[in-house]
Amino acid sequence: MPARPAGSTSPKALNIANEVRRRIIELEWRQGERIPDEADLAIEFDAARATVNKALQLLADEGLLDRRRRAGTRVTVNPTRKATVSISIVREQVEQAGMAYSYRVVAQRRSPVPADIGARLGLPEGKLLVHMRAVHYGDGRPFQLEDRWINTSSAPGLDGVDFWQLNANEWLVQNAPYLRAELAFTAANADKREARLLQTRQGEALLVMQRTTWNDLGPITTVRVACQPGHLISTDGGYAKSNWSPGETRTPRIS
Amino acid sequence: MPARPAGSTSPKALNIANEVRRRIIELEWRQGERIPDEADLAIEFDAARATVNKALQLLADEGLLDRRRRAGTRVTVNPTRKATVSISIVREQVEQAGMAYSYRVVAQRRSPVPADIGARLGLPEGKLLVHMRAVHYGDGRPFQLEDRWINTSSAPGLDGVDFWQLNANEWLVQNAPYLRAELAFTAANADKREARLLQTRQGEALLVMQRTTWNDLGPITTVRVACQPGHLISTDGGYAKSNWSPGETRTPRIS
DNA sequence: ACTTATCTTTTGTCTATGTATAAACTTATG
DNA sequence: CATAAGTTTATACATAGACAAAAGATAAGT
Repeated sequence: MPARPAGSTSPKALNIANEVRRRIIELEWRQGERIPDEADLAIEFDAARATVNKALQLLADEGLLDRRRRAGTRVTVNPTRKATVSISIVREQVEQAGMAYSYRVVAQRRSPVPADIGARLGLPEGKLLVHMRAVHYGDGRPFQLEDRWINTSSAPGLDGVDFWQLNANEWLVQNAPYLRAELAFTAANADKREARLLQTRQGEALLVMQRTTWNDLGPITTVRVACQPGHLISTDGGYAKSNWSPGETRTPRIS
Repeated sequence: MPARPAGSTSPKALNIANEVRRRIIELEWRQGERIPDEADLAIEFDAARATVNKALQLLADEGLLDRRRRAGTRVTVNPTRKATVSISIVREQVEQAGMAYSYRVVAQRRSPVPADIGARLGLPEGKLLVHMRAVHYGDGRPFQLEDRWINTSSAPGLDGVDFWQLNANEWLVQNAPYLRAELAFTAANADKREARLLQTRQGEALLVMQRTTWNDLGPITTVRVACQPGHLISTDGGYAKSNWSPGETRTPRIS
């Protein structure tokens, strides 16, 4: 690449960030080393300090820089890099893969919450929650299995909703935005019921996603999603704020 | 300083972001609705437009707002929320869980790259790469299994390195920062060898992580990490830029 | 009616500057 | 000598003002 440093168009802060990143990648600035302060960089790049600040913040968010007041900015020693997974509603995932989406509720009833789920939600065991199980299909083939507990007291206006008809996930997304979420991945062997619903063999390894959301009223819902065997969840490429690769709109790949 | 404006001290932009978020959560501003423009909000919150801009950008990054020039800012219809996973080096994970870390290389040799791995790296099949397999232990019990291919042409200074002794992951992290990374999760049944190395039963469901990194010279390494059964990878709580929960330093939980 | 040029609104980005704050450094003091 | 208090300094955060760019709205021309 011929002279990339200064020249090019595109936001100045990003250019600066890219150049600094390059210097780190190419070990011009090594791990733990202190880099010039904002004022100096501002002079070097012929920019305002605020612009340099923005660029460095970006890199700090990426985990590449450590910045502390007075101490200066230094290259992170063991960069704990962050990857982001985009969680969209299932229907979108399926349709993005060019398949026809459908959805079937397997069971739904009010039921006292078991201990483990209660603990996850921070609710006393035995509280009455809505418990439902459903299957999401793509082109008629099972795609995901959903086992969900819903706390009606945190989702006002939910009592009138019939989840036999409506997609719980979508209803919640549209009507009960959350304030905090926890998400965990794990793997589990398909039990007999899961195998049947996913039309696979018992014991097959399934990627499992556990998601719990809260709003200011308390826990809203916790859901355990088991994906069809072989399912892949991939993270968004490169960096958090990608300097836009051309036509690349990223979504979890479905395989 | 006398009266700190409104409720809490702490960065003004964050306060604004929180307030806007609250209004969305409590459905004061509903999905698809257009919210006041930056100038108006600046007046309402008695802040500069740049500050409001920062706050709204934050929420847009969270996926809660859609912003377009001239069209204004509106609440995202089906928020695709982003969760971030922090990828730290294995040793840190193990030690953070209070276990003693150890590491054993099972195999290492130069070997022609098979088709699938080559495709992942964007390299022609048959190119000679370093292939190694290793096990990471916590308190002597197998923790993770690593199957790695390293492209020496993208990691200068690597030829002299002896991975029988050194931890490949750490060497790479410290000496070959990457420019782009891809990460994917999936689940797989333990095969015979994996079961033996992880001291578990064949067929057990394992959480598998595939990671590939590039720098400006090309692909650096691709690695397939199989976690011990039951392993949980959890995302960082709440929002990307957390408005500092008190004493909560988050790290992937190990179970 | 349809296309095209122009206006206008709203966000994106940058500059220049100032205040606030945390941490490292210095110095005074018990 | 350790510790408490003050000083310095680099970053964090905020502000006001400016211009650019995108895109909706509108007017004009064919």
